[in-house]
Amino acid sequence: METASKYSPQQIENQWYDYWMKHKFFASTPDERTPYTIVIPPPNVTGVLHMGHMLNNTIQDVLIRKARLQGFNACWVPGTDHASIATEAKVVARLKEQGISKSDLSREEFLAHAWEWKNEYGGVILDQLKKLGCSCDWDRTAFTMDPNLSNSVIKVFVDLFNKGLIYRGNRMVNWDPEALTTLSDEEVIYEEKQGLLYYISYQVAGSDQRLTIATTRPETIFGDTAICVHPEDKRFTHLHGKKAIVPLCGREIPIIADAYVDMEFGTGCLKVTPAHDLNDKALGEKHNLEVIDIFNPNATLNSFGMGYEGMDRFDARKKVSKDLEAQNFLVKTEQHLNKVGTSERTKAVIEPRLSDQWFLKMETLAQPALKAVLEDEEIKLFPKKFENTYRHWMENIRDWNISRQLWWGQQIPAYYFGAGREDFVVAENIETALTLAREKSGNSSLTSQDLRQDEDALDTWFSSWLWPMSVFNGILEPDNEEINYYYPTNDLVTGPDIIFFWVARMVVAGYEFRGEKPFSNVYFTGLVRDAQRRKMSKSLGNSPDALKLIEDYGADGVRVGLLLSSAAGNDLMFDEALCQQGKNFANKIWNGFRLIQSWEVADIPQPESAKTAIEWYSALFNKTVLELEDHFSKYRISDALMATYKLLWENYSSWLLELIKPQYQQAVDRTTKTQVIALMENNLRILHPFMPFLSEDIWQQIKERSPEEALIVNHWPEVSPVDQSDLLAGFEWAKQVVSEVRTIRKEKQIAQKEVLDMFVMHPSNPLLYWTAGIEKLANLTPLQLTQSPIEGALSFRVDAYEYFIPIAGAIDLDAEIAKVTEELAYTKGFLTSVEKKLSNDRFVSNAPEAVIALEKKKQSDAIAKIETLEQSLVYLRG
RNA sequence: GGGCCCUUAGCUCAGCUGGUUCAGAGCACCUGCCUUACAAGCAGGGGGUCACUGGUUCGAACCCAGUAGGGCCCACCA
Repeated sequence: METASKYSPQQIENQWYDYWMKHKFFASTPDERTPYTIVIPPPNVTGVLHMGHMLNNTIQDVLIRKARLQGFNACWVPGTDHASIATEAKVVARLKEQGISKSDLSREEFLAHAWEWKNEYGGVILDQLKKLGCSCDWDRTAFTMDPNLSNSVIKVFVDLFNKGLIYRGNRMVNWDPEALTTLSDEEVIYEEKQGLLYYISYQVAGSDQRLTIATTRPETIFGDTAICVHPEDKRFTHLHGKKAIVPLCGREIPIIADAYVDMEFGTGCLKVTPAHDLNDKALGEKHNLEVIDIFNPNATLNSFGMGYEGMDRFDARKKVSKDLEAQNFLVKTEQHLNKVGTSERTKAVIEPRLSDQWFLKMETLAQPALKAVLEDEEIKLFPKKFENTYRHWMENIRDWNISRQLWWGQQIPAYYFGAGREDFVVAENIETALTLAREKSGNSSLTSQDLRQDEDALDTWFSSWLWPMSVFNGILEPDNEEINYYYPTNDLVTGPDIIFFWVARMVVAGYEFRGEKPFSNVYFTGLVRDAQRRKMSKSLGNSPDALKLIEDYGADGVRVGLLLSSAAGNDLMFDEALCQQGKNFANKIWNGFRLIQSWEVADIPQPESAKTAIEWYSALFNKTVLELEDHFSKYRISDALMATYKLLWENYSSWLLELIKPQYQQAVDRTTKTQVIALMENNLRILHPFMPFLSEDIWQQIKERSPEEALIVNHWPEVSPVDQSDLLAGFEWAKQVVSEVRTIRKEKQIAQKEVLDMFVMHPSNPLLYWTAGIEKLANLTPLQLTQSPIEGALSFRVDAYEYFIPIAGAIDLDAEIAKVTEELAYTKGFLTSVEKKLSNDRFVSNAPEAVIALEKKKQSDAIAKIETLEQSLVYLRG
């Protein structure tokens, strides 16, 4: 059957993915083998595949496929994350399109819409991962709001509450006025923004005196409840204990003194707005100030904003500033650069807001997690530099705000039974809650109707921090077979941007709920950027369509393209040209197979050149597999791929196949064909993690295979422990000889098909290696020995060997002399430097023996070469 | 403001404990080839003051100090 000369991935990829699925090769169940487990970083259920996912999941698939070949029970658990803020925002937007407002719906109605949305659109991303070739155990696909996973979250909440680690507090939180929810500190991004610093004059009550404060937020004057000065600031001593009148609203507020104020900044007078600034809140508590919250949840002014009620905070700022100016309260404005917190999800400017929230105490929980990474090396981070980041966060950890003012997520299992601040209980279900509430209130006539569950949902990360356990139901049934078998997982592959959100918290949860790490290694990928180093983003439109890329270059091509330049932790400059390189590589392998497949076999003896070539390649393959192991053990996936790439392209295709190729239209001997197919099969084994489709396809074309014999479940090549470095070095030397002949052909414009004679001369020990191969590749008549230089011949040298190719009229004597003279001068200089080193006592006494031996070898080689060159020169000069 | 990291060829990066024969790779580039596996290819070639300045050492891309430039993380200065 004719095989196409171009590899076309499109039809092949779907075919093999279906085949693997049909035979359940991705599925894993506990057995006697050692497990190798990866849990996917669950993408947002609303997500679509982008380049970051492609990179991340390609790496996971490489690891899982390699582990599978190595005989581990490989289990890659896929799934999605309910992503409360992002998903709720999408559902709200969709309802809005339908003319429905969230506020018109009950919680149940809204959740019904959300589930409908999830079932319709959610998980598209998982189907996209299949196109990439990801060999996840799809039967295990989990969702962070699946019943078991949600119940795990509730159980953990109750458990932590009962341990006294969860508390409810009125705290200044990061409020997202767009999403109408709280954000954790980690979800706030500070951006430098050029703004104005407003100088506003306040009248001192009962006098003509005035004082001037500087603020970036004039609209918050309605919430002012004090003016603060530094107690040692001489300029303002006379104001201590007096009152000031807030412009526009005319309220009197105390003037207090506190060392918190920076005398250098602004005017040295600070307006204090306890409801809208974290520091002001602290000041307020210290000085017993009134707290006036002037905003509605959507950051419009409320009734405290008087005439500005209903106005957005930024509009109010302009209006207030204008009005202050009109009434001569505004002294001046100055340009001022300040950092503004914005929401990671909605980009809205965060409003510090006081509210009741649930918090998890982190300090003691963090201790085992810190120790596991930094002291015990139970968990290793790749690259290691992230350990510093991890340590810094863990050592300065703050309590985690785990409540969100959203419906989509696990509802906080706190039940209120009265109006008092402490009138609540926490329980896994309402029945237990009722019992507890009756006890706590002393009122045995309470019914479930009297209980009101907290409206808020838990932070999404409060469910995903359990992911490596909850996907195996290890929280609800801590002793089940699956969790005992698969946990702790092996590798986690994720981005450094979620080291705090997710990685660190999973470690915390692992030790707290299971007394064991969640994974052994964490591999941080870099960010995918475009060729101009810009972050890929939807708004820039510089992110290529992932599925289109797969269509154009094949999944294998894209995988190779992504991996080629992604050293761990380094950002990846994505360039489509890399996918083209991947596609070209696939085609190269394809044609390499096409060649051997086309050979007719005959019962003829194996040529010497083929025999030695196969021995050499086997040795090189062996060595490469060892290198691959080393790269993989350090998570240098890119280097592992490059080693495979060079082995297959440069050595297998360009050297081995050329050496064993039969003459045109002639048959190959049986031994060679059998051996090269075995070598090809080995190639496919190491290629498979990177290019699963192509490798499986060729594997199956080599011969008919039963499903159990599929490449995906075959085995990793075994490595011989025999040292074959002499064999490899010998071949490298032969390659040099061949290259030199090719260079001469090119310089002298001698066609490859023209057969040449060649002589070899060595001053002492003319041993000939690899002659058959050299003769074949350089297209030579049998190599001849000579004791003295050949007249009128072109020459070149490799080590102490000198080669002569007699070509009538081709030689330019002066040029030859110049060439040899130059080579001689260089070699002499080199020898001098080596000898200088060797005659240096301090070098000889300090350097390790191996280094000295090496220098001695350099010395003797150089001496031999100089001898050859000098002899040659004498001859050339006649 | 605090902490961490980086600077090696046109580009993207290796370079491990300081020690091979002018410092490596891939891509790009230049030259010659439509040679019967592959032009998505073959063969050959050019290209680097290892950011800069000093120091330690028999020996420095690598260790130390400083300088310049770039990046990341953390932090409540109105």
